[in-house]
Amino acid sequence: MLRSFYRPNAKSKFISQLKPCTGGSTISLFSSAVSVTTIVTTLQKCNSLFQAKLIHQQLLVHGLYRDFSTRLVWAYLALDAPSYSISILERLTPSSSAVICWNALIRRSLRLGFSRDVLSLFRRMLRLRRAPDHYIFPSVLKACGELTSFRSGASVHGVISTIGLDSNVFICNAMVAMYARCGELDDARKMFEEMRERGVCDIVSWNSIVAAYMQSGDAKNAVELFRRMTSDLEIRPDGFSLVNVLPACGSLGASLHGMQLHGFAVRRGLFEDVFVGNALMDMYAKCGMIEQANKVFERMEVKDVVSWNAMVTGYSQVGRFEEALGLFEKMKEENIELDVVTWSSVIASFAQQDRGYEALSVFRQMQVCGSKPNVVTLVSVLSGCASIAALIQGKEIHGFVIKSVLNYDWNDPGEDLKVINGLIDMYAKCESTNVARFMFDSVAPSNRNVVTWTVMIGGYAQHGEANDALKLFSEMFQDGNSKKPNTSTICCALMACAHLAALRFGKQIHAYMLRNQYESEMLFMENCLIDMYSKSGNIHAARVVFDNMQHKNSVSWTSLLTGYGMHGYGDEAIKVLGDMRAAGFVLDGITFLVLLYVCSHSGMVDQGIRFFESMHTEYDVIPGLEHYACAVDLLGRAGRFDQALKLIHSMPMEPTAIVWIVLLSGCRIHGNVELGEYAAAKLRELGSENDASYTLLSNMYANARRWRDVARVRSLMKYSGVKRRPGCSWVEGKKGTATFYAGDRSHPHFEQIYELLADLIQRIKAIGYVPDTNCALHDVDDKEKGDLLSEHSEKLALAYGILISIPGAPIHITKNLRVCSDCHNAITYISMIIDNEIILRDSSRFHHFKNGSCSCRGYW
DNA sequence: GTAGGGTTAG
Repeated sequence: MLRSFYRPNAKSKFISQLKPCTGGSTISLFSSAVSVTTIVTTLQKCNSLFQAKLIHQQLLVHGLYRDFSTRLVWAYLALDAPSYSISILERLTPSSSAVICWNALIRRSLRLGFSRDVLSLFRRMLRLRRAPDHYIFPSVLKACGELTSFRSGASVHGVISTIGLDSNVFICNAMVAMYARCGELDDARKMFEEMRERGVCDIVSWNSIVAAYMQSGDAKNAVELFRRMTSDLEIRPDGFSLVNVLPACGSLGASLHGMQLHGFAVRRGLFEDVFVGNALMDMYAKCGMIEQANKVFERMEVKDVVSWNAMVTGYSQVGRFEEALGLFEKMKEENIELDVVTWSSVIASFAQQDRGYEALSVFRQMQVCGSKPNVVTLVSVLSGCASIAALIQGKEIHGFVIKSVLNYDWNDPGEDLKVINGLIDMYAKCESTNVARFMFDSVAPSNRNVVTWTVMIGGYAQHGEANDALKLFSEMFQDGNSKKPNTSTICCALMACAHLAALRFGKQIHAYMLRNQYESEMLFMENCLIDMYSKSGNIHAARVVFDNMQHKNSVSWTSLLTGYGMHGYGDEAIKVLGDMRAAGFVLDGITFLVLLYVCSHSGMVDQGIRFFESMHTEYDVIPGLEHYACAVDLLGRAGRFDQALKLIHSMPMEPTAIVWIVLLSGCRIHGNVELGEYAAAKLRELGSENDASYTLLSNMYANARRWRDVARVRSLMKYSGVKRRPGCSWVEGKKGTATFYAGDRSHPHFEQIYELLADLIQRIKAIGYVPDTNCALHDVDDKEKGDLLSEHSEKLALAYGILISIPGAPIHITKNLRVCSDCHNAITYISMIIDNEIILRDSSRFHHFKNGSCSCRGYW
């Protein structure tokens, strides 16, 4: 180390050091005679730039500059004044000692991370025709690797060949590493194989090529090469080799091989190496053998902060968050110096559990401790904010990002893109899709990566802006963008399709998936497909996807169950439940929630209540608030209000708004005004009135023709500023979906639509349809009510659906709220006079209309 | 002057 070698003595006084000297080789300085040794020590000990310059000057004055110039270069370097060193070096005639100085300068820049300076110094050397020696190339190549500049690397390679140093093993090893860092794995491999042929291949070469494969994510080849290495008798794998190959075992889940390596490490005495211990822990953790990881951790005599971090993340990765956080606390107790990885891991761990506030609090602790957040920290804390939709805190982090960490360049975001993606995700998840979109648009298309697209599409999909999600998804494939969606992008797009019941679009995505080989991550996507098909009205396709799955998890089963429930196929669902249990899946809280939902939508009230009762007694699953709400819903829909009330009163927890809303909803269906008013009063007490509860109440009054109460609720709504969500229905056309509101005349073909609708109404009236004027929630005369009814959005959507439909093909209509009973009735009649099956999805379930009957059998 | 390869976080 230069610094320690030339450590300046702070107290030394320059003048007093220059003692006159007699005898030996003497020179005259400051009118005194001093020895060469004295000048050298003085230069070595000088501790300020001022002193160095003073000596510099004196040497010039006394004509001694030439003899001491390289000494001066070192002195300036030691004083951290490389520019002085360079200016001396540039004027110096080439010599071996001058080359050593250039090398020292270059190494200094590399050590400080100034890779560009390394290259410019090297080029300067070449320009000045100073021949570099073999010592310097590894440093220069390393700089090229750090800059991932393949071009510079290749040109340095050229220089090496010209000088004839391409058989130097150090240099060749550095070249392998450089090519690997630049992502040129083939070149690295070629280099390595050439070295083997020439027999200049040592353990470092092997380690480098294994590391190269690991860095490019090719664990299989890394392990394969390691095997070849061990079969070479002249090569003895060392600690580095293990540290290179262990992560490969981890990512391949090759625990057996990992355990063999553990044995190897112990036998060769490599276990003492803290790096090896850490890599072993990581391997075990990645293979899901967390207890083994812990054993290694406890047996390690020397632990560093990485060991602790690896254990914290190990626990976090297997979902044992409390243990992870416990270790974090222990680290603090034992005064272990926490690094940015520790903080980031803990923040990420909280974010994963949707514990955003705790993530934020750790982030603040981190700042108090003076640790500087990096990209990963920021991404983690932003995902914490996103997980709890904490917009204000998310904005704070945004402010922090702008203020103190990154000064991102929208035209060349580089690493910062991850933070920008995190910000887009946070804003989108906090329901600020406009801000998110603004940021998304600010990143030039060529600079966006697949995550940028995914978070934006996912943001739209999550907040019901499904049309925008699909529009953006389509844009991904347009010229100039052409980014290949990943698994999550596809899942987000499928979610949007499910929301819109956009069956055709969903099928296209399904076809795309099959064409583009996503085999490795099929499970998630297939689960999304089940959901998409069943929510788009094609439960049979959902079943086909399910039956063809190679691996299923509990989500697959519950998705299918939910699908059957939505379509009112209770019997099918019960069969599936039997298969699920036969396949060895244990019924948990979520399964029971789905079962209650299924029963409620299939009119299987007694069966549902039996499930509810048995979940605690037979399956040891304690019913939570949601289970109670579902059970109340089940009883309410069936009009069994006494039982519903009894259940509410028996709840071990305070009933929340959702319980009263489902009760109110049941009351609306069955016209139980008295109990409905009671539920509404409870909602008022909780301060949880919203558009849904007001609408239910006013509809209930309207059904009972209590117009004064309807007016009262409406004015109350107006007074409290709650806006009624307008009902709308949509049909998937060739280009996106066509959406209709009640009385909507905005569609370009509205005249045709109204004409067809009028004709349909007339024809069904002739076969017995009578408008149910109770459904017109306005106090007007019956004629007018009939007109209002005929303009309901679902009727308009149906008329349009008939206009664009292929004869015989099912017509899919979706409504954002519940379908009204008059529309239900009218559509039943219409299904008698057209050939197409009509599949209507409302906010509650599916209705399949065919030949004058509906699948829901009145349970809706 | 004495070079080259390594572990943890999203």
